[in-house]
Amino acid sequence: MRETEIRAAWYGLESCEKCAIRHLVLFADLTSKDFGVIHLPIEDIWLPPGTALYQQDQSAEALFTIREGLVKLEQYLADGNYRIVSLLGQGDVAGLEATISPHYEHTAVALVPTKVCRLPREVVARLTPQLNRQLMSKWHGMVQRSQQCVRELSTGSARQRMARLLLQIAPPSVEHCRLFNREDFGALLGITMETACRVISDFKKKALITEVGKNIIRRDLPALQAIASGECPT
Amino acid sequence: MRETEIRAAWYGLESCEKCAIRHLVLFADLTSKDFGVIHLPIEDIWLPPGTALYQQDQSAEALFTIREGLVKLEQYLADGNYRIVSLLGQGDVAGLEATISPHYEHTAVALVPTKVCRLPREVVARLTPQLNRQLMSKWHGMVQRSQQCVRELSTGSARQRMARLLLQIAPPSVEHCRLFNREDFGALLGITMETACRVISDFKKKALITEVGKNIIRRDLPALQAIASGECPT
DNA sequence: CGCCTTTTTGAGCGTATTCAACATACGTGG
DNA sequence: CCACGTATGTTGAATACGCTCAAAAAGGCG
Repeated sequence: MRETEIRAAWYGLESCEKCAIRHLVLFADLTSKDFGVIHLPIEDIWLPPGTALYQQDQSAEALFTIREGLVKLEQYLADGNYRIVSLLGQGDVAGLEATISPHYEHTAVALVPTKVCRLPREVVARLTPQLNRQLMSKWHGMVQRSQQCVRELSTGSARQRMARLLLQIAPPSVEHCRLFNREDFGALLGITMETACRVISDFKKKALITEVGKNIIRRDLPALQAIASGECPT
Repeated sequence: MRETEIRAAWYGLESCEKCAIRHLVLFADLTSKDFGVIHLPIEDIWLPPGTALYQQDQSAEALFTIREGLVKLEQYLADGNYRIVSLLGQGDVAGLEATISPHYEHTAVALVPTKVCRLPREVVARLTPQLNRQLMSKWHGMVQRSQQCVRELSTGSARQRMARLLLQIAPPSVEHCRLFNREDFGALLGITMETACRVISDFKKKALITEVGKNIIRRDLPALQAIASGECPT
């Protein structure tokens, strides 16, 4: 449905050794001689918003390290609705279940322009157990992320949840950040699209966020934090 | 605050080899000669409801395999409130972060009478990497559990959430199951204690659950499923 | 028995939902 | 390039739902 084709930039055998976010990614612990063992290509891909990395229940052939951008993990509910159960960013790994399970457990979709690094499961298998510690800590990060979803994005009023989300979509140092579509905001916060919309437009009115371009905003971080923590009148 | 003392039954060196839920626990993959390597005692403990297994931020010295019962993982929010971010049951491992992180990331508390198996982190370290695969899949289970919290317990109306929770607290085969206190119901579902209370009492009135003892109920599974999935008038 | 905690119920209010209408953006073909 | 159609975003009004605050009822426990 939201299937934009992948306009992939293909760098072929990527040199992970000089990756800018090397300390964050799966290979952080590997020495350069370990890289000799990798014979399979690791693709480096740019994804426009809305592109699916993989679909739920599909055969899990690879992991994806997120080098830049934001990826949502969605799961379908019994009633046909869906819910975003996790939000992944730089350094996170999407499709980690590939190391354990034959099928993907979510549909992973880019929310903003996103750069990922595709890692065939065989590469991981070949590097185990050197990779084990790092892999373990990625699992750990995954758990923390989804618990953060519960704690921050599914707790409190719609305004509070939205404020927390806006603080999460980019690190504080990032001036301008990109919003994604209203439906995704709703699914992420457990509220309706309309409510998400109202809250965003209210935030704009109160100058908690300022639109500096098409779906690009600047955030008033202290003010958002005040709302997030509930120390605010309305 | 909710600090009941641990009335622990101490079995000393527990024979994991003949554990009834052996296939579910961390040692599932180990051969019997591996057990010779375990020199540290593994305690087998019964916990009354309300007992804390460990506290958030405390130094993480052990993992706990849950042999029976239910354990909540709670995290404190900025405003002093707290939220239950995961619900663990038979075969799950509480305090998995001990393998990665120096401190516990939640407070783990038994919701019902619970039997756990305490595993000092050194035991795990000594058995790595044989234990690695199993450990990995426990992480995997942990992720699934907290995503289930988002998907099922933080989505939909209070009635739907409660119905889903009641279906989760024990497998369908279990006739009688124990309720925990109303505050916990609230924190788990992201609703207030009062709402939790009203919903439960409404479920009783409509005979979706029947009280067969002090906080012990029998469930009408098909009816609860109907509510859980939203195919219900009121 | 009386005190304390937990649970239950009530009434009024505020927030989020629903359903609908309308606006805007986007892509396609005329 | 504009006109049209569809998808997405925005706003409104009425309603339903869950929250707050308060008070009463029902267990524990000394």
